[in-house]
Amino acid sequence: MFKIEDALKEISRGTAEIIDNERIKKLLTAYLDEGKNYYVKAGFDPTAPDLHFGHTVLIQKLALFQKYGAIVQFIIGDFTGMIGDPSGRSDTRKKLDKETVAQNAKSYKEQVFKILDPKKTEILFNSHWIEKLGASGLLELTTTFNVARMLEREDFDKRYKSQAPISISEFLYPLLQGYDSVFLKSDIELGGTDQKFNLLMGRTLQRTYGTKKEQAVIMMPLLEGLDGVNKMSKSLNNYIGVNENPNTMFAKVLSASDELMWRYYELLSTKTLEEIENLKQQVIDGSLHPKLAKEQLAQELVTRYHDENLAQIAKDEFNKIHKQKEIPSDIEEFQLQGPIWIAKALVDIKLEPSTSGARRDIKQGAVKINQEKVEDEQLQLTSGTFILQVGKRKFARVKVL
RNA sequence: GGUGAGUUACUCAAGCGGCCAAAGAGGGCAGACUGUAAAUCUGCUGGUUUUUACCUUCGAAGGUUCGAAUCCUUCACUCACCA
Repeated sequence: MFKIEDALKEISRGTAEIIDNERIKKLLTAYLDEGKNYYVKAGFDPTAPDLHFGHTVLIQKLALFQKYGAIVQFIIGDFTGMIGDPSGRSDTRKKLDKETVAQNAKSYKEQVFKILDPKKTEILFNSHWIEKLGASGLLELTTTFNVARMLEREDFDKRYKSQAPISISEFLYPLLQGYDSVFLKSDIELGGTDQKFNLLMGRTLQRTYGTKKEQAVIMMPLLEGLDGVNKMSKSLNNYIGVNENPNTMFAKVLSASDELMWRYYELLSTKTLEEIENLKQQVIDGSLHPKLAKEQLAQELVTRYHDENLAQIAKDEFNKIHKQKEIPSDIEEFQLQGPIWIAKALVDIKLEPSTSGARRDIKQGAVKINQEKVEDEQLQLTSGTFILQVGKRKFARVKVL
């Protein structure tokens, strides 16, 4: 078994804020003493999931709770998704049809069960209970709260003061999310720091509805993306997806700055804080090269989402390309009709967006054929097989006929 | 509905008749240096084998002019103030 103190410490790791630590302690004690399970809830968008490491910070925390007796209530917000979460940007969204939702749910499972234990996870759709509420139920829900308090919320407040529109349906979002907690009798809810208001709403509503529970709330920070500044997101293209192939994943982790590496260690690694501190100390006193520390992390993560073997291969491959400056073993192959101008060929195989761009890169010495820098901008490729390279990362094998 | 301001390249933002493919910053790409990065320095950043040239771009469509991102007209959208 485990010690409550240790469990609490592990739970609090990396969190931005915990509300009602006492409750968590009680739940853990009840599990330890009587084997009693409890419910930990987290909600997700119903749109097509493409999870990245930013999401996994939260999901890993859910997995941790499973280790300590929790049943995870994994909610797909197919109803609330229609409104659009006012946290951050807002645009009223269309309701996704049943088929799409089912498909997305399946995709969620594939990705999420790389971390979560399926036996201790319930996948739930909130339209199931919200649609049953009906008009009167909804009305009742709205009486539990008032506009003034809604407007206390920072983003509403900002928009109200600056006279930006707030749709009434947006007021419903936190209420409905809170109602999820009422219906499911959740004991703990996890979410990002941006979700604070919504998370606390669950607590409030549980009290109002007399569920005899007031969920504890745990907020996880938003993980920084590879640029080290903005939060990780797909649109900023600073993310590492859980579905990325091992080599890409490895390379992306390694491309994080040294500073960022420690943040990733804290939030993504399963190493204990002591172990991490140890590594850090070794890097500081010079006994461990920072690159090796980063490699360890990259290997751990690739192993988690693929396997150990592939992680080793990814590592070897990476070092092959970067350290020994060799050509990656698995590169795309193209066939072209020769003779062909080098710039044209680069465009044809999509290594360059335009011949102008290709010319520029050739002039700058960024283009190599069979590891040899191309000096002549007018170079024609005649028959044969060549390895073309632009910069450090882009490769292609070309067969000219 | 009225009045005023605006709409420029990936983003922000100068330009306000010719020297404008359009300043500057950010981002991106590349080179050097490294540990793969970060930091730093440098170059590039609409297209085209006529590359000190040509073609297309400054919200859209017309117009004035030898010449328009720049002036005029209409339209669309955004913002501010007033109703």
